[in-house]
Amino acid sequence: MNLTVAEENYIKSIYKLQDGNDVVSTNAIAYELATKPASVTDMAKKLKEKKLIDYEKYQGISLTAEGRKIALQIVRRHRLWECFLVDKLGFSWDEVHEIAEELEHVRSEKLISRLSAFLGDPTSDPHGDPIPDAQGRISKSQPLVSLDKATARRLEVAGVSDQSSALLEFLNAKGIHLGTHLDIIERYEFDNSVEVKIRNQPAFTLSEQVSKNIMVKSL
Amino acid sequence: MNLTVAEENYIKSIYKLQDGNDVVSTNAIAYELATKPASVTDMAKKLKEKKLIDYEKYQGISLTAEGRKIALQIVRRHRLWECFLVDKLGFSWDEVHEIAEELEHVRSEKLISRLSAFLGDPTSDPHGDPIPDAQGRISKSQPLVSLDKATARRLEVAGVSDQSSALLEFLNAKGIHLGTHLDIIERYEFDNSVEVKIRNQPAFTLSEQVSKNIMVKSL
DNA sequence: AATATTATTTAGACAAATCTAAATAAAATA
DNA sequence: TATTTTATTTAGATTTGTCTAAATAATATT
Ligand SMILES: [Mn+2]
Ligand SMILES: [Mn+2]
Ligand SMILES: [Mn+2]
Ligand SMILES: [Mn+2]
Repeated sequence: MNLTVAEENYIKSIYKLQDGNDVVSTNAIAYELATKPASVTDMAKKLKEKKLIDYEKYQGISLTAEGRKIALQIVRRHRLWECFLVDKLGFSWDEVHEIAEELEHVRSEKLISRLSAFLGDPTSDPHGDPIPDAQGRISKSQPLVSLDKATARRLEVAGVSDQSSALLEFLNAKGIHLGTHLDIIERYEFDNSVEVKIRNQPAFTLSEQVSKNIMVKSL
Repeated sequence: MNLTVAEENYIKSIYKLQDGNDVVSTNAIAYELATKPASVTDMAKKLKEKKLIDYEKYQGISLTAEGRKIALQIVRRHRLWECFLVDKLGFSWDEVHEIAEELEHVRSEKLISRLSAFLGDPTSDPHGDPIPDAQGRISKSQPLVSLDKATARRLEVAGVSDQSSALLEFLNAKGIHLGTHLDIIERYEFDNSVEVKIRNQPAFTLSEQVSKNIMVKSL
């Protein structure tokens, strides 16, 4: 199966958007890829031809088993490169997405298996997202909750659900990284903000906007 | 200057073929890129439009100063990735060219400067070719001679002029790498073959074909 | 110099990926 | 249910990179 960069980007987007959902809409894909719905329809016909998606007009799009397999390979490559950029080249987590967006399209089994080994076969990327193994298996970690819904008092930051530079830079400024331990001081019902504290530092408040996008696990 | 992958590949080929020569022919570029002369003519018009090459029909092609600057950046990226693949991921020198051929097109100043630093700012790649610095400067090393023309007895392998997997695998099999010390035992005028010896190993003979492509410096 | 050969360019076509504008289908609302 | 709104598809173009076949220019050979 020899895919173009454009086809790989579509497959990855469909995988991302499908998640729990049954099918993905033309519009959703167009928005995700910053392109036009008409272009998505064009590509849908090609990917259907290649048996990577199920698609009937007006009925939405979903990956076939083969399509999903390929999506997992692309996601694996993307996340491994993100690890490389952060762990080996010293990039911060808000800088790596765009670069990995290009590196992910270099297809070489050997390159990726060696890169993975070089990095110590990591199972999650700098944003806390799991890295599929060479067979496309994702290690089941305990399901994460967003900070605004967490019930426990003592929490550990385990991921972010929005990976925009804006959010990541904000978290950098507040000293919040993967693995940071947070204590919930107070929740304010009025605006759903939450006051938190990092060990040895003064407490501060996070808006609902922010706390929705911080994924945590209880300690 | 925002170039496509195809444009970058053309620029790099022209740079490689121009070397000492004044201009490069349409046919030479077509052969180098495994494409057709008609395609080269098409691309020549585009690159001339972008002021990256000088081109008048039937008069051959040469890089402008701007084109050369870009070529050196691409070469830098290519060779740094080759170093990464060999030094960090344990690839052998005959496996890295194709992969670097793709990695070289990921354009990020920061990525390349950090990669270079991570590798210890190397000045030559796994094939003995010099790596331009961020400003496109190539460190002047002593000019190398091919093994078939060397006059000294005691030599050190410093490069290969043909980078086909076939040659590199052959050299691997004979135990010849960058930095290998060779003693010339005998030259046979009949077929221009040369008998050489690596320290502590039995002597063996190399054909003219091979010795032409091994670049050496005297010790 | 005339002819043959080789190199290069042009003309015209095609596939991939995209777009805009218009048409049509599906869903929401009155 | 009829109408309006939204989502999706189609029709027709455009750009990029490529190709084949034919035309032309440059070079080499008799
Ligand atoms: Mn991508
Ligand atoms: Mn990530
Ligand atoms: Mn390349
Ligand atoms: Mn090289």
